[in-house]
Amino acid sequence: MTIRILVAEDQAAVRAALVMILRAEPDFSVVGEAADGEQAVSLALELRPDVVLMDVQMPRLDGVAATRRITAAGAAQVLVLTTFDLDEYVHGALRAGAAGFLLKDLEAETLIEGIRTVARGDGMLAPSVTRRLISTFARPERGDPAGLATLTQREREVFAAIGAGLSNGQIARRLAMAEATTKTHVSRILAKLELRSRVQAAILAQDLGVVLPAVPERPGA
Amino acid sequence: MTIRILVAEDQAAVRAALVMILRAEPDFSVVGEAADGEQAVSLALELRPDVVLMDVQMPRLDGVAATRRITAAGAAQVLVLTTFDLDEYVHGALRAGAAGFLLKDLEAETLIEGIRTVARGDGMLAPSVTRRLISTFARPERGDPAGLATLTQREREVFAAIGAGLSNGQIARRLAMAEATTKTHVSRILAKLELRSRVQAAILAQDLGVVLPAVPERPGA
DNA sequence: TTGGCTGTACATCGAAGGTTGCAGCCTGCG
DNA sequence: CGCAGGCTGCAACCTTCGATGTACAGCCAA
Repeated sequence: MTIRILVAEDQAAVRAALVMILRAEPDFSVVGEAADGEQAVSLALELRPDVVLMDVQMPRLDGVAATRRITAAGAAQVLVLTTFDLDEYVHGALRAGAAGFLLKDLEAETLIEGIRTVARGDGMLAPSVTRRLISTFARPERGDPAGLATLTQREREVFAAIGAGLSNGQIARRLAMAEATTKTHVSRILAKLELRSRVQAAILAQDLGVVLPAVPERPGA
Repeated sequence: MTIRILVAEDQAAVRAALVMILRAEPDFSVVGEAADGEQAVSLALELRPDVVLMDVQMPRLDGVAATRRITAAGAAQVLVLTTFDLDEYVHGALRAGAAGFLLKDLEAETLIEGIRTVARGDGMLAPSVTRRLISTFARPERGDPAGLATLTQREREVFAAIGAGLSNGQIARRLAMAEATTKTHVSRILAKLELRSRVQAAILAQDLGVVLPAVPERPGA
């Protein structure tokens, strides 16, 4: 079961080096080489390789855009390769559907492992990228950013309802209270959290993941 | 420069196997072993190892909670190890501050590489976990969920301002128009996106990542 | 018991938000 | 040209929101 690879890299010397590394593996087959993004896309669609090794910086069409087109077509797994460990590149590439993101300072062994990994359908990231991705992921820590802890249970319920986009009237019906009471709670919530409108409260609730489960109102009730 | 390691794993046989693998590396030093979460935390705080190898399922205090305490104290890098590749474990561990997450079906070599990686301060994830994490990260793809495309340029600006939590008055000043005009735009936006209040618009803008850059108002202007 | 404190509840009123109608302004087209 | 259609702009009017004052029940300590 050989792994068919397309190498997209504009610098001929680097491209040659990559191809050489890959050709050394008996079960790898470099089926094509592209010197720019446009070429990478058309070759990927034509050859349907298992993996596209994609440089970020390339003429005509950059690697991120090329990645987007290739993954949108489901043509191949894309392993992005770059010299610079910039968040912008990483985020762009991953959002574009890349299966992996490696830096060019890697060992040949790591590259080979990466190819195998993405060919399997798994993900492969450079360690430094992994750490930052974890941090990004971990950020939405469901907790009480100082203020939330000061809310009473009832206030928290109202807060969640605001986060769901409900009006005071809807909240009142949902939580079985008068609209006037809802307003009191909203007012207290805004004061405690130092916000100036329910819109800001809703945004905060979104950030915190505090949202009332969507239960459509019963028109008859 | 030896790497000091604490192994936290309740099953004695597994723990012994892990320790054996680690001791085979000349620059690794297993400085302690814990059979439950409580012990892991106290040993980590006492010994200050470079890396804690942490099992998820453990008596008294589970691995995720133990990880949270250890990382909160900044006592060590934690590399979480588990048999089951469950999202719940992964998310929990990463939110708890783990630097890595590996599955027990790994090769000894991978474990060793993982230890070195997290000891450096980088991140290490099992390939299948990496792929899912990338997907999670990529989800907030900036696109136009049907409705956004129907907004005019000006309306999009107002929409972004709503997403930032601004009032009509603030939006009017920021975008240089009369408040009455802002209201018109808001009204059109709500109609086009089939929303019933600016709160819902703000929530949608959050989801879409459409938010006006935060530029505090100039009081003098 | 009395008093203080907190959480919940309601009514009133000024402020902000949202709807509607309309007027310039472009661009494209008969 | 004359006109239609879309974008942007404004004002008048009604609705919803939010601040404020007040009330009352539960709880704990003096």
